Amino acid sequence: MGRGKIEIKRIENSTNRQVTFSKRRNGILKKAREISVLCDAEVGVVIFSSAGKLYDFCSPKTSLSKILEKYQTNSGKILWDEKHKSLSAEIDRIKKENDTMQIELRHLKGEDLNSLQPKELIMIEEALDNGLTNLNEKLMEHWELHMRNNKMLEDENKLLAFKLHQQDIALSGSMRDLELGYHPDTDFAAQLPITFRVQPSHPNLQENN
Amino acid sequence: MGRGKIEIKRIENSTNRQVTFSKRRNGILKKAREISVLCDAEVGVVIFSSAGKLYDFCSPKTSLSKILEKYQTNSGKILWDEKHKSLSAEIDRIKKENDTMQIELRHLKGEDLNSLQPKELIMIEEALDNGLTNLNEKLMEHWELHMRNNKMLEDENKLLAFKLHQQDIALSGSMRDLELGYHPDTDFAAQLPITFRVQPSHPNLQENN
DNA sequence: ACCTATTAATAACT
DNA sequence: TAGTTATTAATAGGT
Repeated sequence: MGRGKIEIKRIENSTNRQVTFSKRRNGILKKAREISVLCDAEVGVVIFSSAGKLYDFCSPKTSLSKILEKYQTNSGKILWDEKHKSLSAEIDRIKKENDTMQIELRHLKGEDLNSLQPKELIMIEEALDNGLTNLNEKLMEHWELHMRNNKMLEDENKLLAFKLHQQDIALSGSMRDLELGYHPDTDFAAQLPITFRVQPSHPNLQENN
Repeated sequence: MGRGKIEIKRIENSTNRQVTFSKRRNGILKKAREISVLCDAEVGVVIFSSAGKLYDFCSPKTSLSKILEKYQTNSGKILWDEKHKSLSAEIDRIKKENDTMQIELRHLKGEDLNSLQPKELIMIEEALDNGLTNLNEKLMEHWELHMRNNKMLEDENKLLAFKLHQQDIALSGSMRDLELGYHPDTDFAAQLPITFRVQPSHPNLQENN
């Protein structure tokens, strides 16, 4: 059906092949839909283009899953065996990996050491020493950062306290001008609740996130 | 395409429906075969008649099983039965466990510490210290065992040497009695190859197995 | 993507 | 269920 008859064999021209694929794929999916409606049939179609792109159809009111289950019981063929095997194999593989890590972890935590020879024990000790070294380095970084932070806060603190003091003096001066009596021992800061005396300028400053 | 146009809706006449099913089913299977050959596509078709009879097609050089596996990886949809789901779930679970251990191991080895807070770092340090303590204890046990072993060997050594000396003396005495000439500087042990001078009484004694 | 001459599929009938 | 055929549907090759 077309301008000419074609032989049913692989279309060598890649462009033609792709075009034909596209047209015929639509044709099949349409036919599948039609037969499922006209004849009340359950239909499942899966098509992969040579490029690996997926197209599929499944009759309404069911699912590929159900159709395939029915397929298995009906045909006796088992579709999942291979998948089962590969899944099981993967589980085994991962479990083995797991066990190895489990043992290594235990050893690093100083557990289950009885089966080990001194040579192995020493290797673990080296790993632990190495870990401790790295860890302490990191802790030191944190500590230094913390110290720097503290220093900054302290400096700011001093600055604020100083400014406050100056304001206090200025205020006292104004008051002396305005009021009749002058009270040289008035200390504004000393009258504040202690929690208000220092307020960091960056309350959300953190070391790390 | 036929003596008249038909609407795409369920064919009520059962005979007609069955006839149409039969014809169109053949049509689809033929089309499926054709596209798979012409366009190098992987095609899987499963059709159930309303009576429940099964018809299927699968492109050559593959299998429904393979196509469906590919379908799953490609679409992300899961077609499998309960067993598969449970296997997949187990894989996920183990993988997660794996990841957790992986991270813990890295941390104990002093790697990937950047994301950790000082509190966490300190906890790891405690674990490492603890591990080192246990490890050193075990190493100490080995060492002490080794020392005891050594001591035993030395003692046995001395004993053997002593016995040898006595034998030597006795032998010299007998020889003096038996022979005409007496050679006071004859030392039997000194004439033996060095490897024979000391033989541990428990050559297979080991610290541990 | 659209067009259309031509082939292919098939609905109704036998 | 199978064969025939008028008619519609699909599509190959071209634009």
